Amino acid sequence: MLQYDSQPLDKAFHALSDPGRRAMIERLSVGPASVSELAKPLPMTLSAVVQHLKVLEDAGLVKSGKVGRVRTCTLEIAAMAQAERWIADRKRFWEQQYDQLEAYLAQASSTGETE
Amino acid sequence: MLQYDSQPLDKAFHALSDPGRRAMIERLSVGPASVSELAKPLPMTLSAVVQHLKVLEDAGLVKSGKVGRVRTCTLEIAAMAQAERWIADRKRFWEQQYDQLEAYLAQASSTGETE
DNA sequence: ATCATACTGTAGCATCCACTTAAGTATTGT
DNA sequence: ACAATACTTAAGTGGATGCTACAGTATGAT
Repeated sequence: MLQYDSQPLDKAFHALSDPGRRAMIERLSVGPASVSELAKPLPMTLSAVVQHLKVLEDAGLVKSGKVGRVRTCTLEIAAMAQAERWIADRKRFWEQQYDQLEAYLAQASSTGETE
Repeated sequence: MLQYDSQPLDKAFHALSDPGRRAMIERLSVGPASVSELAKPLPMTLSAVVQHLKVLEDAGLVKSGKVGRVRTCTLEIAAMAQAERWIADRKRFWEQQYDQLEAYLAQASSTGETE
């Protein structure tokens, strides 16, 4: 690696690469939740969930705040959108390339070269 | 982890979390390239690049084939699109939630409760 | 035949990751 | 006051990752 991975996309994609963390995000995408609510369906200790939460927060994908003894977490769509955009941008390039091929083929056949 | 990460999204997002691998994909999104072409701009050995390429292929993001001594790599948009869709789906849920809040506020003010 | 090119494969190593256990702190309920 | 709840923090472990160095193999050029 380049040994300097503080770029947002590195962290975002890394955070999304874990099924447990994706499950947490799926839960949060339908509304805010406490840490224990996030933990309930997951086959791991609360401790592990808190660590995953840290990864998500560090990636900017989730924000949280504490009221009393309960920490409430919410999705941060902005970071999600940034990751989505990187992929969409690649797709755009790829499709452009595909269009160029089609344009070439169309032009080639209309100019009529069978030989 | 759940210790069973063969799911496609795990691999795709993991593959995308490395800047070197993203650089390779950025290069491939504008057209096919050989292994050494992919390696040229990257500050690492060819060996390392080949290993990154394996990760990308294992995630289904890239396909490659060899002609003579040259291996030519191409982007596989399908796996990219799948990753993009997972994010887009979460965003959709989040926006729906947001819309519900707006609808509630609109309804609340039109029914006229100042108390 | 010889040499360069374009990979390929393996071993080794330092670091990171996803957990767990265990011990703690701060709130809330009775 | 005492117990239960909701986290929080630290230490440790086994396995994965990202890299390099080095030793190949197969193909193309002269």
